[in-house]
Amino acid sequence: MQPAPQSERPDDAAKKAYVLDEQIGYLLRLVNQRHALIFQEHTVLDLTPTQFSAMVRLLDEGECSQNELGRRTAMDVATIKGVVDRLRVKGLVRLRPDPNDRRRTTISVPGPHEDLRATLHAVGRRITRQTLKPLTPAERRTLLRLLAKMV
Amino acid sequence: MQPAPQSERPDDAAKKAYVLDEQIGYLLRLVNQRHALIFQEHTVLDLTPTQFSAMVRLLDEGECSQNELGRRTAMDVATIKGVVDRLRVKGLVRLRPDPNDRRRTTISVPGPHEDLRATLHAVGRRITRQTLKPLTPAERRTLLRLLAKMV
DNA sequence: TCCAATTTATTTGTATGCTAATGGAAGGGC
DNA sequence: GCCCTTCCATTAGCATACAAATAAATTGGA
Repeated sequence: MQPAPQSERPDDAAKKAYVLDEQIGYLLRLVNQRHALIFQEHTVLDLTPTQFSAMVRLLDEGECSQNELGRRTAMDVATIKGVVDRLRVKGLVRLRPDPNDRRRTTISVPGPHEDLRATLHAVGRRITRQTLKPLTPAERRTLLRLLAKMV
Repeated sequence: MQPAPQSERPDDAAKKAYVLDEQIGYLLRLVNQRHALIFQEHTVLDLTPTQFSAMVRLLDEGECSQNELGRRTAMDVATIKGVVDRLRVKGLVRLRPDPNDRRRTTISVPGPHEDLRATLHAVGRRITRQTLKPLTPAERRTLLRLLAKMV
Protein backbone atom coordinates (compact mmCIF):
# COMPACT_ATOMS: atom_id res chain seq x y z
CA MET A 1 0.00 0.00 0.00
CA GLN A 2 2.64 2.47 1.01
CA PRO A 3 5.25 3.57 -1.49
CA ALA A 4 8.83 2.55 -0.78
CA PRO A 5 9.69 4.25 2.54
CA GLN A 6 13.08 5.47 1.45
CA SER A 7 11.49 7.79 -1.08
CA GLU A 8 9.89 9.61 1.87
CA ARG A 9 13.09 10.11 3.84
CA PRO A 10 14.70 13.49 3.26
CA ASP A 11 18.28 12.22 3.46
CA ASP A 12 18.02 9.85 0.56
CA ALA A 13 20.01 11.90 -1.85
CA ALA A 14 22.89 12.21 0.61
CA LYS A 15 23.09 8.70 2.08
CA LYS A 16 23.26 5.36 0.42
CA ALA A 17 21.13 2.63 1.90
CA TYR A 18 22.64 0.82 4.89
CA VAL A 19 23.23 -2.73 3.67
CA LEU A 20 24.51 -5.03 6.37
CA ASP A 21 26.27 -7.30 3.87
CA GLU A 22 28.48 -4.40 2.74
CA GLN A 23 29.67 -3.36 6.20
CA ILE A 24 33.31 -3.98 7.06
CA GLY A 25 32.55 -5.68 10.38
CA TYR A 26 30.03 -8.09 8.90
CA LEU A 27 32.36 -8.97 6.02
CA LEU A 28 35.28 -9.50 8.37
CA ARG A 29 33.23 -11.99 10.37
CA LEU A 30 32.25 -13.94 7.25
CA VAL A 31 35.80 -14.02 5.86
CA ASN A 32 37.05 -15.10 9.28
CA GLN A 33 34.53 -17.93 9.30
CA ARG A 34 35.77 -19.20 5.97
CA HIS A 35 39.39 -18.91 7.05
CA ALA A 36 38.68 -20.81 10.27
CA LEU A 37 37.21 -23.69 8.24
CA ILE A 38 40.23 -23.82 5.94
CA PHE A 39 42.57 -23.63 8.92
CA GLN A 40 40.86 -26.54 10.59
CA GLU A 41 41.17 -28.68 7.45
CA HIS A 42 44.89 -28.10 7.07
CA THR A 43 46.21 -27.74 10.60
CA VAL A 44 48.66 -30.07 12.35
CA LEU A 45 48.86 -31.22 15.98
CA ASP A 46 45.25 -30.05 16.35
CA LEU A 47 46.51 -26.49 16.63
CA THR A 48 43.91 -23.72 16.62
CA PRO A 49 44.74 -20.41 14.90
CA THR A 50 45.79 -18.73 18.15
CA GLN A 51 47.77 -21.76 19.31
CA PHE A 52 49.47 -21.79 15.92
CA SER A 53 50.40 -18.11 16.24
CA ALA A 54 51.85 -18.66 19.69
CA MET A 55 53.96 -21.62 18.52
CA VAL A 56 55.28 -19.73 15.49
CA ARG A 57 56.26 -16.76 17.64
CA LEU A 58 58.08 -19.00 20.10
CA LEU A 59 59.90 -20.86 17.32
CA ASP A 60 60.73 -17.74 15.32
CA GLU A 61 61.65 -15.39 18.15
CA GLY A 62 62.58 -17.69 21.03
CA GLU A 63 61.25 -18.28 24.53
CA CYS A 64 59.74 -15.50 26.63
CA SER A 65 57.38 -14.81 29.50
CA GLN A 66 53.67 -15.52 29.19
CA ASN A 67 52.62 -11.88 29.04
CA GLU A 68 55.38 -11.13 26.52
CA LEU A 69 54.07 -13.97 24.34
CA GLY A 70 50.63 -12.42 24.60
CA ARG A 71 51.98 -9.11 23.34
CA ARG A 72 53.86 -10.82 20.50
CA THR A 73 50.63 -12.49 19.36
CA ALA A 74 48.21 -9.65 20.15
CA MET A 75 46.35 -11.62 22.80
CA ASP A 76 44.87 -10.47 26.07
CA VAL A 77 46.55 -11.75 29.25
CA ALA A 78 43.52 -13.90 29.99
CA THR A 79 43.45 -15.25 26.44
CA ILE A 80 47.17 -16.09 26.24
CA LYS A 81 46.93 -17.88 29.57
CA GLY A 82 44.27 -20.24 28.20
CA VAL A 83 46.25 -20.78 24.99
CA VAL A 84 49.46 -21.57 26.89
CA ASP A 85 47.58 -23.91 29.24
CA ARG A 86 46.24 -25.94 26.32
CA LEU A 87 49.64 -26.02 24.60
CA ARG A 88 51.17 -27.24 27.86
CA VAL A 89 48.62 -30.05 28.16
CA LYS A 90 49.52 -31.11 24.61
CA GLY A 91 53.19 -31.12 25.58
CA LEU A 92 54.08 -28.51 22.97
CA VAL A 93 55.45 -25.93 25.40
CA ARG A 94 57.32 -26.07 28.68
CA LEU A 95 56.80 -23.65 31.57
CA ARG A 96 59.46 -22.80 34.10
CA PRO A 97 59.85 -19.98 36.62
CA ASP A 98 62.17 -17.13 35.68
CA PRO A 99 65.05 -17.18 38.18
CA ASN A 100 65.61 -13.43 37.75
CA ASP A 101 62.00 -12.36 38.16
CA ARG A 102 59.76 -14.40 40.41
CA ARG A 103 56.63 -12.96 38.83
CA ARG A 104 57.45 -14.44 35.45
CA THR A 105 56.96 -17.83 33.88
CA THR A 106 59.18 -18.58 30.89
CA ILE A 107 57.45 -20.39 28.02
CA SER A 108 59.64 -22.46 25.71
CA VAL A 109 59.34 -25.19 23.10
CA PRO A 110 61.05 -28.43 24.17
CA GLY A 111 63.14 -30.53 21.78
CA PRO A 112 64.70 -29.65 18.42
CA HIS A 113 63.02 -26.76 16.67
CA GLU A 114 63.95 -26.85 13.01
CA ASP A 115 61.65 -29.63 11.79
CA LEU A 116 58.67 -28.34 13.74
CA ARG A 117 59.34 -24.80 12.58
CA ALA A 118 59.56 -25.89 8.94
CA THR A 119 56.35 -27.91 9.29
CA LEU A 120 54.40 -25.02 10.80
CA HIS A 121 55.66 -22.60 8.15
CA ALA A 122 54.67 -25.03 5.39
CA VAL A 123 51.21 -25.54 6.86
CA GLY A 124 50.79 -21.81 7.34
CA ARG A 125 51.67 -21.15 3.71
CA ARG A 126 49.15 -23.75 2.58
CA ILE A 127 46.38 -22.22 4.71
CA THR A 128 47.13 -18.72 3.44
CA ARG A 129 47.21 -19.88 -0.17
CA GLN A 130 43.90 -21.71 0.14
CA THR A 131 42.23 -18.77 1.90
CA LEU A 132 43.37 -16.29 -0.75
CA LYS A 133 42.44 -18.57 -3.63
CA PRO A 134 39.39 -16.54 -4.77
CA LEU A 135 41.67 -13.56 -5.50
CA THR A 136 44.17 -12.88 -8.25
CA PRO A 137 47.83 -12.48 -7.19
CA ALA A 138 47.57 -8.71 -7.54
CA GLU A 139 44.37 -8.66 -5.48
CA ARG A 140 46.04 -10.76 -2.79
CA ARG A 141 48.85 -8.27 -2.40
CA THR A 142 46.37 -5.39 -2.33
CA LEU A 143 44.19 -7.04 0.30
CA LEU A 144 47.10 -7.79 2.62
CA ARG A 145 48.40 -4.25 2.19
CA LEU A 146 45.04 -2.67 3.01
CA LEU A 147 44.44 -4.94 6.00
CA ALA A 148 47.91 -4.16 7.36
CA LYS A 149 47.11 -0.48 6.96
CA MET A 150 44.06 -0.85 9.18
CA VAL A 151 45.72 -2.46 12.19
CA MET B 1 77.96 -18.25 16.01
CA GLN B 2 76.02 -19.91 13.22
CA PRO B 3 75.32 -17.98 10.05
CA ALA B 4 71.73 -17.04 9.40
CA PRO B 5 69.90 -20.37 9.12
CA GLN B 6 67.89 -19.40 6.06
CA SER B 7 71.07 -19.26 3.98
CA GLU B 8 71.45 -23.00 4.59
CA ARG B 9 67.97 -23.98 3.50
CA PRO B 10 67.76 -25.15 -0.12
CA ASP B 11 64.32 -23.67 -0.83
CA ASP B 12 65.28 -20.10 -0.18
CA ALA B 13 65.32 -19.01 -3.76
CA ALA B 14 61.83 -20.34 -4.35
CA LYS B 15 59.98 -19.38 -1.15
CA LYS B 16 59.73 -16.11 0.64
CA ALA B 17 60.13 -16.20 4.39
CA TYR B 18 57.01 -17.06 6.36
CA VAL B 19 56.16 -13.93 8.31
CA LEU B 20 53.23 -14.36 10.66
CA ASP B 21 52.30 -10.68 10.51
CA GLU B 22 51.71 -10.94 6.76
CA GLN B 23 49.36 -13.92 6.89
CA ILE B 24 45.72 -13.32 6.05
CA GLY B 25 44.40 -15.11 9.14
CA TYR B 26 46.59 -13.19 11.54
CA LEU B 27 45.74 -9.86 9.90
CA LEU B 28 42.03 -10.64 9.97
CA ARG B 29 42.22 -11.27 13.70
CA LEU B 30 44.00 -7.97 14.33
CA VAL B 31 41.62 -5.95 12.14
CA ASN B 32 38.69 -7.65 13.86
CA GLN B 33 40.09 -6.67 17.24
CA ARG B 34 40.29 -3.04 16.21
CA HIS B 35 36.80 -3.11 14.76
CA ALA B 36 35.42 -4.69 17.95
CA LEU B 37 36.91 -1.84 20.00
CA ILE B 38 35.39 0.80 17.73
CA PHE B 39 32.07 -1.02 17.76
CA GLN B 40 32.01 -1.05 21.53
CA GLU B 41 32.67 2.68 21.70
CA HIS B 42 29.84 3.59 19.35
CA THR B 43 27.18 0.99 19.98
CA VAL B 44 23.71 1.61 21.42
CA LEU B 45 21.58 -0.48 23.77
CA ASP B 46 24.76 -2.37 24.69
CA LEU B 47 24.43 -4.31 21.45
CA THR B 48 27.34 -6.56 20.50
CA PRO B 49 28.25 -6.96 16.79
CA THR B 50 26.28 -10.18 16.41
CA GLN B 51 23.30 -8.82 18.35
CA PHE B 52 23.42 -5.75 16.13
CA SER B 53 23.40 -7.88 12.98
CA ALA B 54 20.42 -9.87 14.21
CA MET B 55 18.44 -6.73 15.04
CA VAL B 56 19.20 -5.13 11.67
CA ARG B 57 18.10 -8.27 9.83
CA LEU B 58 14.86 -8.40 11.79
CA LEU B 59 14.15 -4.72 11.20
CA ASP B 60 15.14 -4.76 7.53
CA GLU B 61 13.62 -8.07 6.50
CA GLY B 62 10.94 -8.73 9.09
CA GLU B 63 10.30 -11.43 11.67
CA CYS B 64 11.28 -15.05 11.10
CA SER B 65 12.09 -18.29 12.88
CA GLN B 66 15.22 -18.56 15.03
CA ASN B 67 17.08 -20.83 12.61
CA GLU B 68 16.11 -18.61 9.68
CA LEU B 69 17.53 -15.61 11.54
CA GLY B 70 20.71 -17.59 12.03
CA ARG B 71 20.96 -18.18 8.29
CA ARG B 72 20.27 -14.51 7.54
CA THR B 73 23.14 -13.50 9.82
CA ALA B 74 25.53 -16.38 9.08
CA MET B 75 25.35 -17.76 12.60
CA ASP B 76 25.34 -21.33 13.78
CA VAL B 77 22.13 -22.61 15.38
CA ALA B 78 23.87 -22.73 18.74
CA THR B 79 25.25 -19.22 18.31
CA ILE B 80 21.99 -17.61 17.19
CA LYS B 81 20.20 -19.18 20.13
CA GLY B 82 22.54 -17.47 22.57
CA VAL B 83 22.20 -14.16 20.71
CA VAL B 84 18.40 -14.35 20.66
CA ASP B 85 18.34 -15.29 24.36
CA ARG B 86 20.33 -12.20 25.30
CA LEU B 87 18.20 -9.95 23.05
CA ARG B 88 15.09 -11.40 24.71
CA VAL B 89 16.44 -10.65 28.18
CA LYS B 90 17.04 -7.05 27.07
CA GLY B 91 13.45 -6.86 25.82
CA LEU B 92 14.58 -6.12 22.25
CA VAL B 93 12.92 -9.15 20.66
CA ARG B 94 9.78 -11.13 21.31
CA LEU B 95 9.49 -14.91 20.91
CA ARG B 96 6.29 -16.70 20.12
CA PRO B 97 5.47 -20.17 18.85
CA ASP B 98 4.62 -20.51 15.16
CA PRO B 99 0.97 -21.66 14.97
CA ASN B 100 1.60 -23.32 11.60
CA ASP B 101 4.75 -25.21 12.57
CA ARG B 102 5.14 -26.35 16.14
CA ARG B 103 8.89 -26.76 15.74
CA ARG B 104 9.40 -23.08 15.10
CA THR B 105 9.72 -20.02 17.31
CA THR B 106 9.03 -16.71 15.60
CA ILE B 107 11.39 -13.89 16.55
CA SER B 108 10.08 -10.34 16.17
CA VAL B 109 10.87 -6.80 17.30
CA PRO B 110 8.12 -5.32 19.51
CA GLY B 111 6.96 -1.72 19.15
CA PRO B 112 7.39 0.74 16.30
CA HIS B 113 10.33 0.00 14.06
CA GLU B 114 11.20 3.13 12.15
CA ASP B 115 13.05 5.10 14.83
CA LEU B 116 14.99 2.08 16.05
CA ARG B 117 15.85 1.09 12.51
CA ALA B 118 17.07 4.60 11.67
CA THR B 119 19.15 4.67 14.86
CA LEU B 120 20.82 1.34 14.17
CA HIS B 121 21.56 2.31 10.58
CA ALA B 122 23.09 5.60 11.73
CA VAL B 123 25.22 3.87 14.37
CA GLY B 124 26.28 1.24 11.86
CA ARG B 125 27.37 3.88 9.39
CA ARG B 126 29.40 5.62 12.07
CA ILE B 127 31.15 2.39 13.09
CA THR B 128 31.96 1.52 9.49
CA ARG B 129 33.28 5.01 8.79
CA GLN B 130 35.50 4.98 11.88
CA THR B 131 36.83 1.50 11.12
CA LEU B 132 37.70 2.40 7.53
CA LYS B 133 39.25 5.72 8.51
CA PRO B 134 42.89 4.67 7.85
CA LEU B 135 42.03 4.07 4.18
CA THR B 136 41.35 6.45 1.31
CA PRO B 137 37.86 6.31 -0.25
CA ALA B 138 39.21 4.32 -3.18
CA GLU B 139 40.98 1.89 -0.87
CA ARG B 140 37.77 1.43 1.14
CA ARG B 141 35.84 0.40 -1.94
CA THR B 142 38.64 -1.95 -2.97
CA LEU B 143 38.86 -3.57 0.45
CA LEU B 144 35.11 -4.20 0.65
CA ARG B 145 35.09 -5.59 -2.87
CA LEU B 146 37.96 -7.99 -2.18
CA LEU B 147 36.51 -9.15 1.14
CA ALA B 148 33.14 -9.78 -0.50
CA LYS B 149 34.91 -11.80 -3.17
CA MET B 150 36.38 -14.08 -0.50
CA VAL B 151 33.17 -15.05 1.27
C1' DT C 1 65.74 3.44 51.98
C1' DC C 2 61.06 3.52 51.43
C1' DC C 3 56.83 4.16 49.03
C1' DA C 4 54.11 4.52 44.86
C1' DA C 5 53.53 2.96 40.38
C1' DT C 6 54.12 -0.68 37.26
C1' DT C 7 54.39 -5.41 35.80
C1' DT C 8 53.11 -10.28 35.90
C1' DA C 9 50.07 -13.90 36.40
C1' DT C 10 45.60 -15.54 37.92
C1' DT C 11 40.62 -15.70 38.39
C1' DT C 12 35.82 -14.48 37.40
C1' DG C 13 32.23 -13.22 34.34
C1' DT C 14 30.23 -12.38 29.81
C1' DA C 15 29.83 -13.25 24.81
C1' DT C 16 30.94 -15.31 20.61
C1' DG C 17 31.42 -19.49 17.63
C1' DC C 18 31.95 -24.15 16.46
C1' DT C 19 30.86 -29.53 16.70
C1' DA C 20 28.02 -33.12 18.07
C1' DA C 21 24.14 -35.26 20.01
C1' DT C 22 19.23 -35.25 21.16
C1' DG C 23 14.17 -35.08 20.63
C1' DG C 24 10.20 -33.43 18.52
C1' DA C 25 7.81 -32.11 14.32
C1' DA C 26 6.92 -31.84 9.41
C1' DG C 27 7.14 -33.54 4.64
C1' DG C 28 7.69 -36.53 0.63
C1' DG C 29 7.55 -40.83 -1.67
C1' DC C 30 5.80 -45.17 -1.95
C1' DG D 1 -1.14 -44.34 5.63
C1' DC D 2 3.56 -45.22 6.83
C1' DC D 3 8.37 -44.57 6.96
C1' DC D 4 12.51 -42.20 5.92
C1' DT D 5 14.47 -37.93 5.53
C1' DT D 6 14.78 -33.36 6.70
C1' DC D 7 14.16 -29.49 9.66
C1' DC D 8 13.87 -26.98 14.18
C1' DA D 9 15.36 -25.98 18.65
C1' DT D 10 18.00 -27.24 22.65
C1' DT D 11 21.93 -28.78 25.21
C1' DA D 12 26.78 -29.89 26.33
C1' DG D 13 31.54 -29.20 25.56
C1' DC D 14 35.57 -26.78 23.87
C1' DA D 15 38.21 -22.60 22.50
C1' DT D 16 38.75 -17.95 21.81
C1' DA D 17 38.33 -12.96 23.45
C1' DC D 18 37.80 -9.13 26.50
C1' DA D 19 37.06 -6.45 31.04
C1' DA D 20 37.85 -6.14 35.74
C1' DA D 21 39.65 -7.37 40.08
C1' DT D 22 43.32 -9.43 42.85
C1' DA D 23 47.89 -10.58 44.71
C1' DA D 24 52.67 -10.88 44.42
C1' DA D 25 56.95 -9.07 42.77
C1' DT D 26 59.74 -5.50 40.79
C1' DT D 27 61.14 -0.87 39.72
C1' DG D 28 61.85 3.97 39.99
C1' DG D 29 61.83 8.21 42.26
C1' DA D 30 61.92 11.11 46.31
